[in-house]
Amino acid sequence: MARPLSPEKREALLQSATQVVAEHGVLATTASIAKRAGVAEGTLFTYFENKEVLFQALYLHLKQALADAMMPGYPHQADFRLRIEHLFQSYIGWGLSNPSGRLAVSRLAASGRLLDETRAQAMASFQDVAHMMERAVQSGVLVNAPMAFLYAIIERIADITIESIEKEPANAERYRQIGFHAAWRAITS
Amino acid sequence: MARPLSPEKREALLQSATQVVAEHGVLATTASIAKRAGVAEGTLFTYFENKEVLFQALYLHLKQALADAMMPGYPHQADFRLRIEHLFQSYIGWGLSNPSGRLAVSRLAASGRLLDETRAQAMASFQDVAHMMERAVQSGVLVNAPMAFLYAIIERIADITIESIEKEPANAERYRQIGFHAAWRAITS
Amino acid sequence: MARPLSPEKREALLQSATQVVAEHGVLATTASIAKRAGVAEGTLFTYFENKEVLFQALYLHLKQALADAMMPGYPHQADFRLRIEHLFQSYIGWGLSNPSGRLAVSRLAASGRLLDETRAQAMASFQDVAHMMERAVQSGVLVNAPMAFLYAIIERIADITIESIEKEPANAERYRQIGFHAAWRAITS
Amino acid sequence: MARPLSPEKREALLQSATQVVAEHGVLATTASIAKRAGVAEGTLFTYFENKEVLFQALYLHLKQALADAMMPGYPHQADFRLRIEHLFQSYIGWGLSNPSGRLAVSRLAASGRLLDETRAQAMASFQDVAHMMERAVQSGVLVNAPMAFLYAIIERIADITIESIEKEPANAERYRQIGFHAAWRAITS
DNA sequence: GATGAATGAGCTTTCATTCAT
DNA sequence: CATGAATGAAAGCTCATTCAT
Repeated sequence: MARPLSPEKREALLQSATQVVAEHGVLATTASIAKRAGVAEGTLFTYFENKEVLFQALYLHLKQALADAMMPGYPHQADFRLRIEHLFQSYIGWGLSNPSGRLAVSRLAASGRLLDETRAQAMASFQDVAHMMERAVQSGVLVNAPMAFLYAIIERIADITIESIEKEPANAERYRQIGFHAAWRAITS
Repeated sequence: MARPLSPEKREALLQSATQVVAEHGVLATTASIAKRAGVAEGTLFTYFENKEVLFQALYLHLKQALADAMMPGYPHQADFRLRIEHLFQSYIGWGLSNPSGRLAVSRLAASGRLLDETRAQAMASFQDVAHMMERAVQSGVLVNAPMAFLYAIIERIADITIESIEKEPANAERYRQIGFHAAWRAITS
Repeated sequence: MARPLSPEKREALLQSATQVVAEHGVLATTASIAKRAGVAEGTLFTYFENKEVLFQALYLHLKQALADAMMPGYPHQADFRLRIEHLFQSYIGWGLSNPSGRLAVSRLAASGRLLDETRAQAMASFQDVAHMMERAVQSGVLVNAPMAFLYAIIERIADITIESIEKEPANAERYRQIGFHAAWRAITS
Repeated sequence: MARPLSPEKREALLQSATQVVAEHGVLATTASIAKRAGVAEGTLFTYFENKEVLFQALYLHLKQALADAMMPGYPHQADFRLRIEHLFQSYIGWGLSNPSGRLAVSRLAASGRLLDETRAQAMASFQDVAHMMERAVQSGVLVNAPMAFLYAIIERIADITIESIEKEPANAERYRQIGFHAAWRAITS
């Protein structure tokens, strides 16, 4: 093999895409993504067949990174509240330390250019979370509602919390508290 | 921009833009918006200086329509819970009967092409709601948090509720109940 | 109507395309065709949906021009030989006075980018010629072979004749004679 | 260009190019030619300096193959008619058994990318044929016309014959007969 | 004011060619 | 020498905007 596809270059393209999509949404140009990644315009297309494929890959990449960020320190033995709080606070932490990533995800999610299949694939990264919450519902701790519904509530309240903290970093701790409080009460009865 | 002769044409353009933006987001073309409105491509620009201005106007238009939809039947004398439930359920109602409008709003909101000024102007339509909620916070009924935070929670839970109902129309009533239950618990302590 | 599509502009584009395709074949760029026609690059696409459509239109346009060139002076009452000679010599005349047109046609015909449908449409312009030749076959003057076969022979020998004259203009008259002689003998028995 | 190590690879590239050029003309990509030949994209350029050189080489290669196909069984002692018929029928035979080769030649010949020098070189393969025909002209058997003219007529009528047979294989024998009849009469007086 | 042809900057993508491996 | 990733100059085409009619 002449020169193998470089994982670093692929990574650089995804990182660049994260920044540029965070800034310009789906109006981000492939040229600017390539440029920011430090590769030639054509190179982007040896890593991603076309812009659409790049967007799907970017979404999956970011969602996976988010899922990964929620694992360290997960209290497998703790009660449901602590476990869910861990997920909530990790989500906040990831969002705060990856503002572009979070923004890019939300731009893509609302762009109308994400394939349903991509959304479905992204879900897979949160399999374990879903199972835990199912058990929590069965045990009566969480309100009896579809998993997707409960998860969406946590996610959106976490998003609101992140956005609030980004506007008033000084009140980060307080927002994390009322954010989780709101989320927890919303999903319990 | 001269004073537009025809309010009907302006309205037609906004309605058309709603559909097309719901479908294609900010990638909607001015040509397709004009066509669907039944006017010439150039005509769009006598009503909206350029695409950016059109998008801002569309967002304001839709947010205003939403605010208007929340007024009829508003129980000025009822307790905070009933008043907020009225707002919540009206929001759901508007969203269900205006899927394109709701989608267009969310596409625009996450597109990165909405001016901060536009968002601020849109807020103005919800002045009364905000005042009511401020009083509710002062009275201790709502949790002590910034208005924007509380309002965002209601809004997003309402959005989740609408999306759930759109997927399972048969369970509309149940989703409206657990949706409001979640929202109410989230903003109270 | 604002500004009607201009037949002159369409004509200019086809003439320009004739030159550029004669020179570069299907590698002719839309940009160079537009430029030579004196219109903006984008304008080409308001007259021809895309490059493929332009090529089909160009082929039809040139074949029609050729057919038209064969009509003036056609001796309806003369015998078959004179009638066919008129066609042959008119073909030669058109080819000599439109070298680019003839070249463009041959480039397109051999390019692999002409649709069968386009070829079929072009045939229609030669309907009358075909009928006359059919009668000539029935009358026993021409050799009993398919029309397409006989017509192709005339055409190709005419092409060879034109090419020979283009190389040696001084011997034009002689080539016209031996060219027709060859063609006539080829299709008679 | 260094001396190629592998004649097989060069041959594979030419065969591949024949297929791909037959299909796509000069729009054939070097990548697709290399792929079909089973070699890497870059390898093509160690055998042919660039695309233009490849096309010239391909044309020469195919014309040589055609010339070679006309030699076996050539009746050196027979009269001119039989000798020319042998050439004509061999040409037909080669064309029918090498449809891609014939098509590729015609695509290249009409593409505008063949160098005059290349055409001249290709002629060299038909030196013997040319000499024979010159003698035939001198002897008065063939019409007194330039060699190139006479040869072109034979070639084009043979092409027409091949194309006719490709459309109606059932009438192959008949087309071969009327084809040669036409060609012979065209070049004699 | 309404129309839609005209414009050309800009976009995505292709592809001949180079060159690190 | 073989490989195929890397390159970047085009190419075809789109589309917001202008402006002649």
